[in-house]
Amino acid sequence: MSDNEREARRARLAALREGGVDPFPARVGERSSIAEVRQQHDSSSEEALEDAKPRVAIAGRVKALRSFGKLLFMTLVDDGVSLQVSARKQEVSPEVFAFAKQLDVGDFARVEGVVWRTKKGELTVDIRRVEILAKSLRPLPEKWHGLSDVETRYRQRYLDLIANDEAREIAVFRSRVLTALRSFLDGRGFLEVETPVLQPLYGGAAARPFTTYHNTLDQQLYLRISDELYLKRLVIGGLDRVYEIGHNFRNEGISKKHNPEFTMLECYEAYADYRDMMVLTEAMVTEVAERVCGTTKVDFQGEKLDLAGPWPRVTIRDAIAEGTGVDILAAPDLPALQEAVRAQGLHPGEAPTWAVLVDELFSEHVEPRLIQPTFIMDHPVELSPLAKRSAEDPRLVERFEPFVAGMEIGNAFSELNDPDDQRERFTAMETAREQGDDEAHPMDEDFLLALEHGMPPTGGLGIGVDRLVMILADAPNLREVILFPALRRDGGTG
RNA sequence: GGGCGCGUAGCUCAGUUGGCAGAGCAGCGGACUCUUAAUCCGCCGGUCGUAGGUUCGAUCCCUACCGCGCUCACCA
Repeated sequence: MSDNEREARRARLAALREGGVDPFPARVGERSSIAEVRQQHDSSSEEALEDAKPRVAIAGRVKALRSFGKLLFMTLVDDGVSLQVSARKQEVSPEVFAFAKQLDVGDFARVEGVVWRTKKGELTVDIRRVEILAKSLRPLPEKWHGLSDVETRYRQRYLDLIANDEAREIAVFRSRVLTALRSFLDGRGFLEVETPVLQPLYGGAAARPFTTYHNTLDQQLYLRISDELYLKRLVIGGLDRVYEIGHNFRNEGISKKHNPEFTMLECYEAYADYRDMMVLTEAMVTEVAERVCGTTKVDFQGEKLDLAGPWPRVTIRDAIAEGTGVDILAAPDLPALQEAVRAQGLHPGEAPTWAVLVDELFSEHVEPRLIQPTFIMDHPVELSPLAKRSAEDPRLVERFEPFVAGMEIGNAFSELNDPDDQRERFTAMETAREQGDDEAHPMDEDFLLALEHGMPPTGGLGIGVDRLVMILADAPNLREVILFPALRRDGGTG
């Protein structure tokens, strides 16, 4: 594809080299950040600058160029902060002026000059010396309309970051959320750990894994679908409070709430139970929101949310009863539950088991309504193979999921530490697997071995970090808070 | 995976009831010492997502494919 702009840039690159200028020098001379220069001079008056003629050196990317015959202005951006630069023919040698003039939008340059204010009052550095730091060979997205093609924004996120302030703000915001999460947990004595991404056996969630292969070990490996079983091994080993923030990989569909690799925060606290983890969840979300948003009252896609705890705690039984009129515990097997659903004028669908039907009732009739933060608790044991059985009702487990804005943002339980019960759960999962549930949890003898050595009563919590960021950033889509969201391999021109 | 929609210049978008494809920005040349979407004059720039088909003629109609979006399914 012929592109006369690229040719022009190539020509200027060649001209630089012919003139003995390295267009990609390894080192940058002394400089201040543009933010520093702004901080120092933003409030200086025209007259004060005229008297002091402060000399500064800055470096950045040329974002815009406005050229006149014997005068040119450019906007330089350095770490998201911009500053105008001028070159005036009367102030510099013809060579320096010509050098400034041949810079392209997108180039990186270092400029030494004198700080002044234009007639319009704009803080400006008037060039005395200028050097190129890196040549840009392709045009940047258009300056006024910017870059809006979502596919390009995701595939070439660097262009999005350059062209769209909001993309940059979200990236920074996300980093601040992660910092706040770590700070919260560190402050409570949690130890950040790292566990394997490549696992000989996956587990800790109901999901299909990605499969890979290690040549030297001659062994199939899985990309983890959760950190859970390894973090529990650490608790067994006496690391009483641990957390990990890392990617999980689930071989599933992509949607505005799902990315095949996503960031999960998991934390485990010995001697705690799921109610303690509820308190922890409320405190964590509250503190993070206050730190990154300055408030717990946030707008999310037109909904006003208040993230401050305490959050309502509703059993899944009560939630479904309220949403559908069906009492799941009064209909203890599949036929009874189907009948109860029909009695409410609803379609029971084709759920293969009682527990799956419960899950479907919840997903369809309750979940979308959970806008304000809510804990849904006490799930059926069949849906929760790693959670401790409820003392009051052996059909249920001590588990909760926090919901915000109709989205599940986490999952937590009193961890199952009875190795015999755990073995039975795995066996039940094996049966489900044999009956075609390819997301059922596999038997994990190695984990059982660990459990048999004794695990303290422990509370565990997982938080979907991407979704949390999405809510705090008021982003409409998970892809907006993931810098490089999963996309199909580019088929061509796009 | 199903349904619907989209894909035209580097970017943002028009457009053709089927008849040589347009604008703004960017780029190139020229004018210009206060612009910040600079302005003015001139110019360059396209396999109209890809491959077939229908047709005298396809960017437009048809089919398949590729990619993206929305949505349903799936998905803690």
